[in-house]
Amino acid sequence: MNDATLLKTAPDSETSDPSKREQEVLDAVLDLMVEEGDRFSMASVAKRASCSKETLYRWFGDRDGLLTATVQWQASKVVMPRLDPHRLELGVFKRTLREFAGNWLKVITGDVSIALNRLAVSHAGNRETRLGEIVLENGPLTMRQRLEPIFALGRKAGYLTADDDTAFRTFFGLVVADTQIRALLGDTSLQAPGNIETISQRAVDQFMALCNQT
Amino acid sequence: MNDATLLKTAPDSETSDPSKREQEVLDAVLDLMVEEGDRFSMASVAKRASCSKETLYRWFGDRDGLLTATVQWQASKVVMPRLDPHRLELGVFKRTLREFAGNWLKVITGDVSIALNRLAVSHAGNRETRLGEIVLENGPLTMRQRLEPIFALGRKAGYLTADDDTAFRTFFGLVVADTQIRALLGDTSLQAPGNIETISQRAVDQFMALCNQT
DNA sequence: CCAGAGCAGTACCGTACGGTACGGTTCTAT
DNA sequence: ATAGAACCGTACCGTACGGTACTGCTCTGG
Repeated sequence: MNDATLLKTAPDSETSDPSKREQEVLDAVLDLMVEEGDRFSMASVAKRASCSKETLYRWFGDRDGLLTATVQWQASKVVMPRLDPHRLELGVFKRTLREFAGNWLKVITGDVSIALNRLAVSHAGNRETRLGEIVLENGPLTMRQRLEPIFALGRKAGYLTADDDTAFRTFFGLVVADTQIRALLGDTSLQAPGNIETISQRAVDQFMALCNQT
Repeated sequence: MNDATLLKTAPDSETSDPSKREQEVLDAVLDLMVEEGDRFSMASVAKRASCSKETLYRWFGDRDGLLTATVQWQASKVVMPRLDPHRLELGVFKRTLREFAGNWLKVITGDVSIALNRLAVSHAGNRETRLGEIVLENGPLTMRQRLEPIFALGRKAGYLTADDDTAFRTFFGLVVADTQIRALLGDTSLQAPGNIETISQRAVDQFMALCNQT
C-alpha cells in the first residue's frame, strides 16, 4: 500500500512522502508546536499521536528529523492560489495582487505559521539543522516564485516597470511590513477583523502607485 | 559606590541599573548568545564571565532573569541618533529619513540583534517570560516613537499627509521588507557591501513618492 | 590587625528528556 | 493457520543542566 508498511520501514524520511499514519504523527507535532513551541518532548508526541517512542525514532531518526519532517509536511499543505490569466486587465491584475496579499497575510498570522517560524528562527544559526533553510525556501522564496509570473504579465501589460528583485521586495514590504515580526514576538494586537482586507487593499494601491510611475 | 556593592546585593534586578561587574557578566551572555543562541548553560556563563554560578543566581534570580537583564542591557546600549531640526527643508527631511533607515538596517542585521531577536522570538508565546514583549518595545515600538516627531515635522512642512499609523507601517515595510525575517531564518546573502545605502536610498524615495502625492 | 561579607571555584542534587530495549498484541502475507 | 514483522506501551539508561551548598580567598571598614 504505502511505503511505511513495507518491510524496510521508510529508509530515508527526507525522500518519501509521509504515510497516512505518519501524517497523523506530524499533525500531532504541529498541534504540540502551537501549544508549547519547541518545548515538547518526544514522549509527549508519542502520547499525543498514540504511538511509541520507538516508532518515532524508527521513522524519523531523531528529534531533528521529526521536526524537519513536520516542517516539510506543513509546507506541502500550504498551497497558494495560482491564478494565471493570459490576458490581464488592470482590474484583474490588482485584484489578483490583493487576493495574494490577503492570503499571504492570513497565512503568516496563523497559529501554525507562527509556531513553525518561531521554531525555525530559534534553530537557525546552528549548522546541523536545515530548519531555517527549509522555512525560508517555503516562505518568502516560494512566495516570490509564485509572484514572478504575475509580475511578468503586469510588466508585459505595461503596469509595472521594476525588475523582479525590486518589485518583490517592495511588494513584500508594503504587504507584510511589521506584521510578521510583531506576531513572532508575541504581539496579539493584530486580530482586528477586516484588518487584513484593509491592509491588502492599501498595500496594493501603494504598490501600483510606486510601480506605475512613468 | 554602586548599589550592587551594598549589603543587600541588588534586591530587584529589574529596577536597578547593572553595576560594572554585572555589565561584564551581561556582555558575556551576549557573546554566548551570538555564538550559541539559546543553548548556553549557566555554567558556561559563569566560566566565560569568571564568576560563580551562585553569584549569577544571587544577582539575577534564575536563568530567565539573566536573559531579561541581558535583553534590557543591550536595549539600553542601542541609541539611535535623534536629530530634530526645528526648521525642515525637504533635503534635510529626506536625509534624516535615509540616515534613520540605514542605521536601523545596520542594527537589525547585526549579530547581536539577530541573536537577541531569535531568543525573544523563541521565548515568545509562553507566558512566564516577558522577553518578547521587551524586544518588541525596544524594537519596532521605540523606532516608531523616534520616528513620530520627524513625521510630525514633515507633516507640518507639507511633505507628508498620512497619519502616524500608516506612515510608520509604510516606512517600516519599505525599509525593512524581508530583510529581518530572512536574517532571522539564517539567510546570509545580505552582506553585500553598500547594500544598506542602496536600500535606504530607494526606500526613502519610495516613501516620499507615496506620502507626497497630492 | 581583625571581623565580616562577597565572591570564585567546585562539588553536589534532582529532574527532565533524548534515545534504547523489551514484552505483549495486532496485522499481513503466504 | 501460522510465521514474522510492525507497533504500542512502558520501563530503563545516561547525560546535561538548573539550581543549591560548601570551602576557602580577598577585600574593605573600623
